[in-house]
Amino acid sequence: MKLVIVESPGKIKKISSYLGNGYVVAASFGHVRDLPAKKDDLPEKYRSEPWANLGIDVNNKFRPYYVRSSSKSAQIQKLLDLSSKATEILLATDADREGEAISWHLLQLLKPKVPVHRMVFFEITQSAIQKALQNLRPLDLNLVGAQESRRCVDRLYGYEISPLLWKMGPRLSAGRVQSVALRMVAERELERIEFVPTAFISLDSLTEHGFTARLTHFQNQRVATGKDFDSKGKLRDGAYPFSKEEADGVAAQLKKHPLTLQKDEEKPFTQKPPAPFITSSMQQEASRKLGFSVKKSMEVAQKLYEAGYITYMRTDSPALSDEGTQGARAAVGQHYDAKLLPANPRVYASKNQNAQEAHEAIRPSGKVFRDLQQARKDLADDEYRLYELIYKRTLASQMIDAQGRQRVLTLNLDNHLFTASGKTYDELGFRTLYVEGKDEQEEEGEKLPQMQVGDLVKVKKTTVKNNKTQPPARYTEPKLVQTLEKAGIGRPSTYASILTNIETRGYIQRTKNTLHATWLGMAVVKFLTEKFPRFLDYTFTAEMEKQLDDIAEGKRTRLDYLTHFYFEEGGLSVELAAYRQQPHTETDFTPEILKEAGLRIRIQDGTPLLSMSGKAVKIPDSLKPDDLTPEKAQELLGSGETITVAAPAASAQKRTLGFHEGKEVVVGMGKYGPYLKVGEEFRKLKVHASAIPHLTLEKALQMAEAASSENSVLKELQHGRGKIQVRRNDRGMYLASGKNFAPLQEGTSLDDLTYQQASEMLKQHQDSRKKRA
DNA sequence: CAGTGAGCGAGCTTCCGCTTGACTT
Repeated sequence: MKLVIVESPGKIKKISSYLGNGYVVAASFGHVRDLPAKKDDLPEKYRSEPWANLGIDVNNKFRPYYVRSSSKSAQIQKLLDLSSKATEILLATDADREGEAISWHLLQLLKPKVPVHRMVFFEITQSAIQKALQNLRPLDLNLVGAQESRRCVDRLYGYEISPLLWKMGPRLSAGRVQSVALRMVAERELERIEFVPTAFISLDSLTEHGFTARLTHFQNQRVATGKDFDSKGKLRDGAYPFSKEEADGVAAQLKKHPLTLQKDEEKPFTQKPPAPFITSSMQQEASRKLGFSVKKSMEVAQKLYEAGYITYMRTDSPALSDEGTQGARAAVGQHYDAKLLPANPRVYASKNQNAQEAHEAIRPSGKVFRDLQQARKDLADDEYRLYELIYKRTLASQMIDAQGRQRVLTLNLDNHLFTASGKTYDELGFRTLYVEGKDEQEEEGEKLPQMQVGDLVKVKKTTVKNNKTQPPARYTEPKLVQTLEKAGIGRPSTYASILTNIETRGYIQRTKNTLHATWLGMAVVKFLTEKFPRFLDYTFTAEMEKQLDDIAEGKRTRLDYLTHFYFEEGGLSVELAAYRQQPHTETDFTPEILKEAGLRIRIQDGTPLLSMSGKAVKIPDSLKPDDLTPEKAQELLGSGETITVAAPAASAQKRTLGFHEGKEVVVGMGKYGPYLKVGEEFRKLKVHASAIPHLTLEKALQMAEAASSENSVLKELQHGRGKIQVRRNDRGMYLASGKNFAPLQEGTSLDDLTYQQASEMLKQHQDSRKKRA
């Protein structure tokens, strides 16, 4: 028996049918081993190692320690049983970096004594599977090395930077993907906060022919529209700030005089159909047309996949297999119109360099697509609607271009120019079936009549409108996914969980489908971009991918790249050390507009507080940062429940004061009193517990310095097993022996002091205390 | 005045990417 291992159990049935007798197909259910999530997941002998928390011994060639994924234990056991009976093992995990790594981990886990080969295919058809069987190869260890590098970068990045955020609030996190995704949302919110809206005027005329013409030039000067103002409300060069008075003047003129048609231009255009769906474009369209969230799209698609209706839904390749192309063309011919098919099939390739393309596009599965009537009968409503979208998109992708003409009319009155534009389709092509981004085929532009240049056009009604420039729109879920995808950040299997993650951490909130950053999210972004700019750069992942490609091609070693990433100049550990050297100042992320009003926002225990001259209130969760104007802030400060700013309420809690000579300085309350911890070293601190919250770094260091001159042992007197110390503290010199103490006159000559004398003094002191008691 | 002094000092949170069910509400 030959054992074939794939990732997804959904593939087992079909592959088995193509392989026939003598083969058993089983699934790994994804990755089977990973770095330990916490040190307790390691075998006991490693738990006290300095690298135990990271799971990577960075000083020993970045050696990773892998543990079995506990949730997969039943499946792993099954694979172990099967592999012990197998005569040969074929590792048929996905044909990408992660798939190669899964195969390698399986090999480490199963330790088979029989021959092992890697088997690769890009579609599940009889011919593709047979071809794969004839082209078996060994594991590509360079590709495995690239994956392991990626894993190490993510672990080191996430586990080294996240703890820095725990001063802001518990359980906060940073990561290569999530922090950049958050940065996008947070920066958009900040743009909106700092946006200065500006008023501008527009003028539209409804003509006797029923089309509307818009004023573009006033006395031959181009009228400013919303696009002519920058985010601060400044007018760009070349645009004319058209006023209400001028608009009313033009409107009055139009009541008396007609417009003259000055130009009638027509340009032909063609439109190509959109490419077949990949994960991100499917999410986008399911959101726009069906109102699905990213999560819901994936859940519904999973059901369609399991029901055998569609190909795999987590893909970054828009390419159709031969089977898919033929299926789409056949369906167009059968259910629509063979005239809509181009002579040659259309071929699609990913525009994204980081795409791994282990799967084909998302399309109806099989050689013969299940038609919509059949689907209607078999599927639940949501599933049908998504299937219909996928079906039409796939068919449209194989249809001919749409063709038409774009017409623009220019009309004139006294050098005031107006334009009206319209589109006419001569060939709808793929648009008969599918139009991207729209529910139905909408009219684009006006219906324009046939006219001659020089014709007069009467205006029936003129509308003067007061407009306001709009701040940049917030991201929607799929828009953020698409932006990430274009930047090569994240993978199809993770898009939905990226959103869930930054939401459950309280970094962003969603209302319907639009996303906005919370104050916590904005604070985290400000901190990270200020302290670790290189790691928050939008191109960081793309750069990493280049290096991973080099590793995969054998041009660079894993060790070389990780050393660069971690140890070399600008590397993570270097930047972390530099951060720890800095005077530990709190990052102020209060937007300028609020700061100018004397307001301050800070995060305390994960909660955003608004403060002004010592008074502070909690900012309600429901208030979007964009909506916190200085006026709203005053209202909150007036009404809200006042709380103490930076109140280290539990005075016994330890607190970082800052950094001294590269060592973290922490003040805390021990069982027997306050202490200062400088690096790993403890120092006694003589303050009342209530004073701890008010300690500054300088003051605490001074006090510790003073305390360290205390209690120095000046002399030790030994006699047999007895020992008496002469010590000094801030009150003076004293003798100490066990729990007995006695003061010593200042200026006593220590050189001459004998054990016997000291012992006598201690005894007398105890006697005199007893008497008094 | 009475009576210090030294000792002690928590451990946790976290990453990305690949797969499905097994859970609860």
